[in-house]
Amino acid sequence: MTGERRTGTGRPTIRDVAAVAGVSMKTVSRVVNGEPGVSDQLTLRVTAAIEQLRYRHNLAASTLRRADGRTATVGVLLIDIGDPFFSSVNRAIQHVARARGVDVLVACSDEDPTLERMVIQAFARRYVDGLILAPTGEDHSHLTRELEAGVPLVVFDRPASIDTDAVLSDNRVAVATGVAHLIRAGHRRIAYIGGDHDDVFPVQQRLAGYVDALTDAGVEVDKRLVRHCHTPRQTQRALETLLAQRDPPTALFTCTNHITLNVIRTIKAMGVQHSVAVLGFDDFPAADLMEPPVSVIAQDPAAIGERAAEVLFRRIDGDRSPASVHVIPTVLIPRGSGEIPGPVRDPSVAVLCE
Amino acid sequence: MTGERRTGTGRPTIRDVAAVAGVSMKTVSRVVNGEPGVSDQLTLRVTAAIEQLRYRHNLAASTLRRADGRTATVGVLLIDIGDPFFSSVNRAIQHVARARGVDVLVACSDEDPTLERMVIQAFARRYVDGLILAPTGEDHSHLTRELEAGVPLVVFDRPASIDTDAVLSDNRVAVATGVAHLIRAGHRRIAYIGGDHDDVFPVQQRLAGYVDALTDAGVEVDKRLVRHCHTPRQTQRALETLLAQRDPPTALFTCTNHITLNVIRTIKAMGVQHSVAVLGFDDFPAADLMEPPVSVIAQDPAAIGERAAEVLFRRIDGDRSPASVHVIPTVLIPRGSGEIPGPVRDPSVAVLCE
DNA sequence: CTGAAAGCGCTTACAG
DNA sequence: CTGAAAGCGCTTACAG
Repeated sequence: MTGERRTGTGRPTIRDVAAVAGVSMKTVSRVVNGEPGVSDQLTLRVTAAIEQLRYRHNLAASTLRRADGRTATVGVLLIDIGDPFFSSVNRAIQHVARARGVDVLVACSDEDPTLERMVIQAFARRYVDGLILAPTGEDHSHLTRELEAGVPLVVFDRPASIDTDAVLSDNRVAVATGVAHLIRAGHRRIAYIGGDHDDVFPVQQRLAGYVDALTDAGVEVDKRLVRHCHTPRQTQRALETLLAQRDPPTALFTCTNHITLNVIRTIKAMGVQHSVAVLGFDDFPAADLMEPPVSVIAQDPAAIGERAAEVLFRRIDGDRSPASVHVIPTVLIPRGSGEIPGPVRDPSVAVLCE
Repeated sequence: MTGERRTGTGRPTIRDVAAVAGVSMKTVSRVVNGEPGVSDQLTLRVTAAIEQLRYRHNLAASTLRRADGRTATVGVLLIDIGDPFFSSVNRAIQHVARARGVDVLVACSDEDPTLERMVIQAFARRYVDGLILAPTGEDHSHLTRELEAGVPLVVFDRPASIDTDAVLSDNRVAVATGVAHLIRAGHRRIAYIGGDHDDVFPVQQRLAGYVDALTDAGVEVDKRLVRHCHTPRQTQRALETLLAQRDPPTALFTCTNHITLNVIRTIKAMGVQHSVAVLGFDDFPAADLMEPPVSVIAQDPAAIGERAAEVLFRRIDGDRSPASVHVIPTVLIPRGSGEIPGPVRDPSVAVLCE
């Protein structure tokens, strides 16, 4: 029964605090925002009133009136928040944002361009200070609107069809290096096992890197060795067909985390896990515990997320330099499965491949 | 050069749109909010002006003035966004929220109560419509303020020390069931391998479940078999000590995902992976690909996230029923490592254990 | 050091 | 079907 006035939603406002403390709204505002130049006495009275009323500063109202209009919010749009790659990127972004006192809106597009557009619009209505996203689909022109509206935008995992900052792994070179590693181990018949979304840029690049490595080594690209499997059963049938043919692959490059597991599951069931080499794209927690341990090409999602956030905040802080592409290094981790030797023992190839 | 007025941040407002369309602000508001009762002619003019000016509706300003004060935002606070358990929970929440057109602020506390408090305050300043969090620490009284302010709150993974909705797994029963499974397989010397944060509620419950199962079966609890290992090296030393002692454990219960992997790594290095039984808490993607495949007690993070979101939105929609605890079932997945037989072949125990 | 008035972009409550 | 005025909770720009 302190007699304070409660407006709108019933929550106490600066006006209520001012009334209880017996000061002006401006003074309360000064205290709340930590502005200097309020006497200790008034500060105490205001603080007490805030505590008494359980006053909560309304950031939205503050932002609305402020000159800079900053919301201290950024939007992050991932493809799939449950995927270890994206959740690691997300974690890194979170840490950079938290250190700046910026809150993060997170959403996933599930590889759906329509959903992406809806989320971007939702973020735009919230006037986020910036956006980090893994773009989906071909046409990203709707993102131009954000840029024109002055909202900094950083894409990762995939480049966008617009002129903006990008943080990427060089999938093509990474895979070419990996496949060259298999060739050096004596393999010539190397299968490429892809899966869903083989039309997205990074995955296309992986196929290109596979072709690059074979071409560089003078190995013919056999299209029958390039397969796309969308289910465990398809993977099983594909591998059974491949390994039963008269000139079977002796090594398998698996295009994603998910496919790597499916392939290993299948070749274990077939009992050939120690005779067929496997090199997977993207690392996973238990890769070293497989039999044999799984060699992979690993991206660095923590570095990708950190860089993306750094670039974004630099833009938010006023950086107006031209958009740039940041390539985050990948690393080939030899653990055993990728070092199973192939049939060829030709030192000249070793020279060809470096 | 359409002569529109640009206020504040330089972005077009409803006033600008109204001026260009030659209507009142209220009419623009009606069109933007899809309210009925605007003639087709005016709707067209307004739509054209919106398009021309690239007008973007300001949700914060709208919320500020609206009677209900809803922000269409919820806050989600996880322990670690990179952990597969939490990222699966998060994904499920995201999907439920997206279907309602609600945006999600995500943050992680990293098991730090101070950080938790900071994040909750940040969310509160944004006037989120509700909160879902995995609480950290002992004292959650600061959350009472949110409840008193009318902000619905759902905790998961761990109960909170306040009266609010909770979505939990029954860790104690789950582990007791799992350890009973080991006992039934003939084990009596069963080690409990814990790790970091063994003081948090769900982990304490796992130890309690372990003790329950042994006690129920009339097996003495040997404290030397209960170990906490914080690093791979500690895990290695602990297991070497345990397995070298005169009455070594024949089965290992591993308390978390992370520890399961460390333990498997160690026993593989020791070459005893086929003679020592292992049962892990929480499933992981490649568990079936280990040698032997790893038996686990699996939580259902998707169901946990979905339920938490459903409960939250029910509260947001006005549900005022007493707070309730939702227990999401766990499942024991026997894959091999947990079915390695122990030395005892006493059918009476099978009776004792069910 | 302190405060009264105006206004951020929007919706309410009302009148026509 | 349409609009003019007031006000959501806050900060700005100014005056004292």
